[in-house]
Amino acid sequence: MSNEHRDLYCHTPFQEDRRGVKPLSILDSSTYNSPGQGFDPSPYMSFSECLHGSLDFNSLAKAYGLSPSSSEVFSSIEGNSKPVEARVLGWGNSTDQIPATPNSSLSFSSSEAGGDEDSGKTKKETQPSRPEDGGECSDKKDKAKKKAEQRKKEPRFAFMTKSEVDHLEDGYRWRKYGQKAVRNSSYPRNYYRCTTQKCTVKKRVERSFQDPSIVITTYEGQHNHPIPTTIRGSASAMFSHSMLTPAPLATGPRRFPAHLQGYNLVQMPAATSNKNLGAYPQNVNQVPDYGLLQDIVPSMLFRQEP
DNA sequence: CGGCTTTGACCAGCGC
DNA sequence: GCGCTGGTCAAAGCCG
Repeated sequence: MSNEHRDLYCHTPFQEDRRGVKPLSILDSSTYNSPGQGFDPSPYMSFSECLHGSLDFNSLAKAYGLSPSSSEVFSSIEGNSKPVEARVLGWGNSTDQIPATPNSSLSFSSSEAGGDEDSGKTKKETQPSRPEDGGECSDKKDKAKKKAEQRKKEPRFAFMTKSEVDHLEDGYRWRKYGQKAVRNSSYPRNYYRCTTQKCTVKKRVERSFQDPSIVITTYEGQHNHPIPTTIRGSASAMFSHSMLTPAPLATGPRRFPAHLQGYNLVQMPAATSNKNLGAYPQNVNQVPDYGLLQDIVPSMLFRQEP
């Protein structure tokens, strides 16, 4: 397959779908760059930009006529043999009070940032009361409480991705720290933590029990650091332009990706040397370019239409 | 040897 | 109070 990189842009030329959510069309950069396409880029933004800080969800929602509470962006993708859809799932019951956090990607905090998936389930960050803890127990409990409180405030957002690959490369380095069987699902949920020091971002990756081909990725927290510059493969290089951009401030128009050219210049490898990717079947024949996209945009749903 | 994954155990929140 | 479930820890093992 061609490893050409394609950036994706969102637009809203379609009618609302049956859920009342306006879909976004997402065209790849090759489409955009094709002469004579009559493609007006002005209302477009890149997927990457959406996800990595150039746009908060409020803006996204407003831009696409979503009600602030819809918490959902329903998208479709063109530019390949098969159209696909992307979906962004909001967390919490309302997004109309999303804090404008410049560095957040789709800053998508729920009302209490606790979300509804595990609302009220403020898990401990550490295990304060293990038998061997002895006298340090109370201290550790305090720490655990503090961390738990911090966790409550972490913004979270989830994406659904049509992918054969569970753990999608997104430019950051993740360390798996847990795996749990999920009720009502034969697929386990995997827990990852950003390996960068002092970065508390976590993500959960699980497969939809309804459609096992869909990977649900939930991000929690915000990276407080740029993308690692020495990560495996060249993913970071290609991400760097948009993802390192301390959005929405730095690089010009908010709605149109200033990093388009940069993206076009970068060739995306078929797969990074990432162990995780290597461990999974690279189903590039099925969704060749989406594999690329999924590397860029780890948490979009790419639902192939029948 | 460092970084990572695997995996069983532990803990807390929630519903009954 | 008890059981279930989700989230996390940490030891052991693997791998480059």
